[in-house]
This record gives sequence, C-alpha cells and structure tokens, in this order.
Amino acid sequence: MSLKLLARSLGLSPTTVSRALNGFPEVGAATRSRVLAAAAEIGYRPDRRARSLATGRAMAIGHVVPAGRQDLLLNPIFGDFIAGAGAVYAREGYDMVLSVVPDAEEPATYRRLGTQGAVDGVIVHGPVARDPRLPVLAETGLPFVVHGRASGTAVAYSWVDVDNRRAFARLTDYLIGLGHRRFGLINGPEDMDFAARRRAGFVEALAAAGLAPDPALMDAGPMTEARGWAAARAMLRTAAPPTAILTASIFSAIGARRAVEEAGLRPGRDVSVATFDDDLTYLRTEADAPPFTAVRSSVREAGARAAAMLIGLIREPGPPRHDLLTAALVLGLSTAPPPG
Amino acid sequence: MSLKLLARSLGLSPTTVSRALNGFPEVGAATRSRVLAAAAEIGYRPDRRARSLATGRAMAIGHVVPAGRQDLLLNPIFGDFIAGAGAVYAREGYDMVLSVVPDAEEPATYRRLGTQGAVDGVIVHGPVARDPRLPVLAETGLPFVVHGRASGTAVAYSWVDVDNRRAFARLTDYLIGLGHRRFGLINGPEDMDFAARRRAGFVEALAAAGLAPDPALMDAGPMTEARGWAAARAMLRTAAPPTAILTASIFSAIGARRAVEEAGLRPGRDVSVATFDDDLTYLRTEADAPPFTAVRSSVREAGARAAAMLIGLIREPGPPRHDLLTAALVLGLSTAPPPG
DNA sequence: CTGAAAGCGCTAACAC
DNA sequence: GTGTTAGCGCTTTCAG
Repeated sequence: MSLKLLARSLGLSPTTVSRALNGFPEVGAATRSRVLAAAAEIGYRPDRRARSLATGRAMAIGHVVPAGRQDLLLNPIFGDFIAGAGAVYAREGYDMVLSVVPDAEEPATYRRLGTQGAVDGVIVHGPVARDPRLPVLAETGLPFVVHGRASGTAVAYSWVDVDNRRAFARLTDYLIGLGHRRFGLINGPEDMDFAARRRAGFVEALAAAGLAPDPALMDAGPMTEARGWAAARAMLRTAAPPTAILTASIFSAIGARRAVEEAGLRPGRDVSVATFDDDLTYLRTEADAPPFTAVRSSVREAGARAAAMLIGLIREPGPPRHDLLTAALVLGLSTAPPPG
Repeated sequence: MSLKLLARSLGLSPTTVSRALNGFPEVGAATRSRVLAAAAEIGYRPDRRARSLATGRAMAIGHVVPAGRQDLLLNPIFGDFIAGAGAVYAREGYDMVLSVVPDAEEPATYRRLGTQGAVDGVIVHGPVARDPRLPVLAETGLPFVVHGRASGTAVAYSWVDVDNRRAFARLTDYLIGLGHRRFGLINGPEDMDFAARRRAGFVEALAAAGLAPDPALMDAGPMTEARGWAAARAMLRTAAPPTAILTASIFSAIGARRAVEEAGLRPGRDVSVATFDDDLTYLRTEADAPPFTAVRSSVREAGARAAAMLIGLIREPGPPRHDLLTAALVLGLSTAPPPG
C-alpha cells in the first residue's frame, strides 16, 4: 500500500498525507487524525528506499568488518558491542548494515558505502596502529566513529574506547598488593591498539612499584586457549617463573591454567591466573555473586555510546568527539597471594 | 556522480550506459568499453536505493535479533554464523541488515521489513518450540530461512541446522566407551530447540547402552560459568555423583571444572568434564594440534549455507528446503576413563 | 491549510 | 544498437 493509494482512498493528495504522517504543522487537526487513523488501520509503512532517495538520508549505519580479521567477529566482544549499538539504532529509527568484506576490499567498501548512499555513517572496528582505513574514510566525508583508537594517525577522528591501559594497571596493582613480584603477561596481538595499551598499563604499574617487566615473561598473540597454554608453559619453564600470570582474554586464561596444572602446580594457589576480559556478560552476571566476581560489560556500553555519538555527528557535524570509558575490572579465574 | 551525468559526459543516453554497465547484450562492444572505462575512472557506483526502487529488489537480507534474548548476540556462535553468512552476501552482492529489536516488537519488525522493501529475505535466529515468529513471517510472504529448527509449528519453513542430537549422542557414546556409567548433563535452556535436541541425543545414547538418565543429574539453563558451577556442585553432592559431566558450552564447562576442583577432585581424572561447543574457532584452531582437540566450526558453515539457501529461495521461490549439517565433535577440557 | 508538479537515480517497456 | 518515455514511492518547492 503506497502513499498515493492511501491518499486516494482518503480523497486527499499525497502531499497532505505525507505531511500529516510526518508531523508537519500546517496540516489541519481533523485531516491529520483522519490520516493517522487510516494509516494505522491499513498498517501503512513508508518505503525506506523511496524516502531515502527523496530525503537524501539513508537512516542506516554501516559496520564494516574485515573478513580476514575473523577473530574480531568471533570474539564475543563484537556481539556485545553490536547489541549496545543496535539498541540505540532501534530507538532512533536507524538500520544497521553489516558488511563482511575481504581485507583488501575494505577501502573500496567504505567508498562504496559513501557513494551509494546506503548509509549515513560508519563505525570502524578493530583499529590497528596507523590504520589505513581512517584516511580513506576521512576522504569520503562520511561521518564515522572508531571503536577503539588508532595510534600514529594524522587523521582527526571520533572514537569511543574503554580505558584498557588503566584496566591493566589496576589489575597489576591488585596483584602487587597481594604480594606478587614476578609477573607473566599473556597479551593479545600488540599491533592492535587495545593490546598495546594493555601492555603499557601493565608495564606502567610495575614501574610505579619499582619493578621491571621480564621480557621472557611477556607474550603477545592471538587470544586463544592454545596460545595461552603455550605461553604459560614456556614461562613456567624459565629459571624464574612467575607467581602470577595476567591474561588478556578468558580463553588465554583457560590455556594458561591448563599449563599450570600440567606443570604440577595448582592454579589460584601456586600460580595466580588473572584475567581481564572486557566483556564477560555472556559468562557471568551481576547476580552471580560469590564465588564469582561480579562484572558488567563496558563493551556494550561502548557500543551504545558509539552509536549515539555517530548519530549526533550525522545530525550536526562538528569536530571529532571522544569518549573514554572506565573498564569493568574483572579478576578472572583465580588469584591469591603468592605461595610462601 | 549519477548515471545521468556519466551518460551526458559520454554523449550517450542513461539507458545505454545502464545497459552497458549491467552487461546487457544489445550494447555495442565499442560503446561498452568506452562506458566501462569512464565509469571506472570516475569511480561510478550506482545508488543502491534508486536501483532497488526501480528493480524491486533490495539486494539486502535481514537478520532480526531479539534484544531480550541477549545471550544470542553475546554468544560467539552468533558472530560465527554472521561471518559465514556475511562472506556469502559479500560475494553475491547482498547487504546484511541487522535489527536488534525488543522481543515484543519482533513481529512488527518482520512486517516492517517486508513492507518497506528494505530486504529481500530474512534469517531467523534462535528458534524456540512453537515459535510465534514463523507464522508472522510466513504471512508476509517474505522468503526466510531459520537457523535451527522450531518444533511444534504448523508452518512449513526452510532451515539450516547442525545435528545437535547426533553430536550429543556421539559425545555420550564416547564417554560410555571410556567406561563411564554415571553421567551428569549440564544443558542449555531446553525451551530452545537446540538444547532440547541435545538432551534427546544424550538420553538416546544412554538408552542404547541400556542406561537410564538420572533426573537429579540433569540441569538445563543459561550456559554460563555460574550455572555450570552451581549445577556441577549440586550433582557432586548427591549420593551417587557422576563420573563424567557433559556440558553444552565451554562456559558451563569452566564452571563445572571449578566445582569439581572445589569438591577436592581432579577434573579430567576423578571426574571427566566433556564439552560440546559447536563453535570454538575463536578458541582453538586446527593448527593447534595436541594437546588440543582439533575442531572446525560447523556454525560458520551453517551461516554460509543458510545465506546461500535464502538467496536461492529469493531467486527462485519454491518449496521449503532443509540442510542438516554434521556437527564438528568437540571433546572439551578433559576426559579420561572413570577412576577405579 | 491543501494540492500540483518536479525530482531523487535508476531500470524497463517500447519505439526507432 | 541506441534513445525516449514512464515510473518505482516518497518528499519538497511553489502556488493557491
């Protein structure tokens, strides 16, 4: 059922009906209610494409996910971010367009999105240092917000990020407070911005306590169980093994625990394994209470904020905006004072 | 840059340019190459909305995710499914439109999507028994494919599913083969189709071995660490505790292991904890090799197949299609013959 | 307060 | 082979 037909059935012009439906002031009260009633009854829904074509606004936001960086999609974080953003979009009447594209085509995709008028703005996921996507995006003129930050970029851009540096500094502080002095770090891939910041927080907290990080006890790589296992295993075989291991993901932590067990040690007793995982709502909830550390998801919140920021930017363009969230601190699997 | 302008700059009519670009046969070879060259040079991209409006095809697929059922989004499974589907969409020129909507508005959303011409088809996630969405969707006439199955529905629908029943039967068989006789089951929410089927596979395998399931050792609920912990704890305190526990998720398994440890038992020695998690690519990869069980993701494959099926259905409508994938069997954390 | 007309950018009958 | 015309469904000047 089109606007035209609706109008005809009411004996009105499409123009008037459009105005009534869109809340324009110049419509007569009686007419408006008549139109509204009729529209509701037949369940009239304006065609998004036609409206978009006429107004120039797509009422949609693009999320481009590099197909190669699959861990991004697979990572529960992504889903949580999307959930937060999606809720905002739904409220504001925006659609979310997800494109999974081969890495090489990412720039082309951004251009396409901008040119084709399919979206009004874009959210960038998984920034890396000197991210090549940002200049491309800036060039298109399409508003965009980055989830995370990309160091080493000349482009001024808007971002929403969780304070990873501070989170790891806090986690490290906590362990230092328990009495630990020798730490292992099993980090994510450090070419990715968040991982680099986590490392910085770790090193910084050590320095503040007059401790020096041991390069032999620092690993960076995919946040998988296998990697966590291998890294912890290697650390435990060094001459001076760590009494506490910080991991950047619940999966790394699982692997690390396994290595601890295999070494004949007790996780949470002989060796503490601490996890910071930004998003564990799928795993634990506030209600869980002891013996679980209650957490809330900062990532979902970040998704919501990024979406809101982007919509704001679309509505009234302006200088880049920034939003740094405090991470929910998660003390994972098991920690205790060092033995002895 | 619009088609019209492009045409004008070439001294051609928009029609001819359109035909040349879209590979229609009646265009002269010389003209075509001229058009193609010019289009490439200026980076011409047809406006999707305009094209969609003119052709009636949206070239987009909708995925509607109930906001309330957040575990769905949070679940890494979802991301993996999306990754598989997304790759197919990208190849076929489709966009993916994700809507996160409050549960109550889901039917309205389906209607909206159908009416507004925003999408050509829909993928339904997380079916439950007698799912109310299917009738609504069927009524709209919009092609759709369900990821999973919904028992107790009169509607004939297309689906792609992983054989959860068989997967759990196999996992149970495996443990029986190791010598176990008393099993605990920590299942997902059994109102959801996949969980119900998993339970069925478990019970079935026991029956085939002449064993009866013990209701006191069967839990169903959210697949979280906390739930896994609580369920396992309760089971281990019964008069006849299980020697092996099957869990429906890696998170449940983590919780269960913890409970085993807290009970003074060794996971993987005194009590086996077996996990079936359909999607663990984010956790493990084929390359991991021992000590990790190699897995591949059946969910990603399911996403790809569902997408392909839906596109097929859009291109040539027909009777419902079905696709049942064999699950990648995952033996999680640690299993061993029963003690003694 | 309401309507007629033009146009968003593209495709598709129907000529030529 | 190429162009003309109409139209997808909506919004938006511009008249009245």
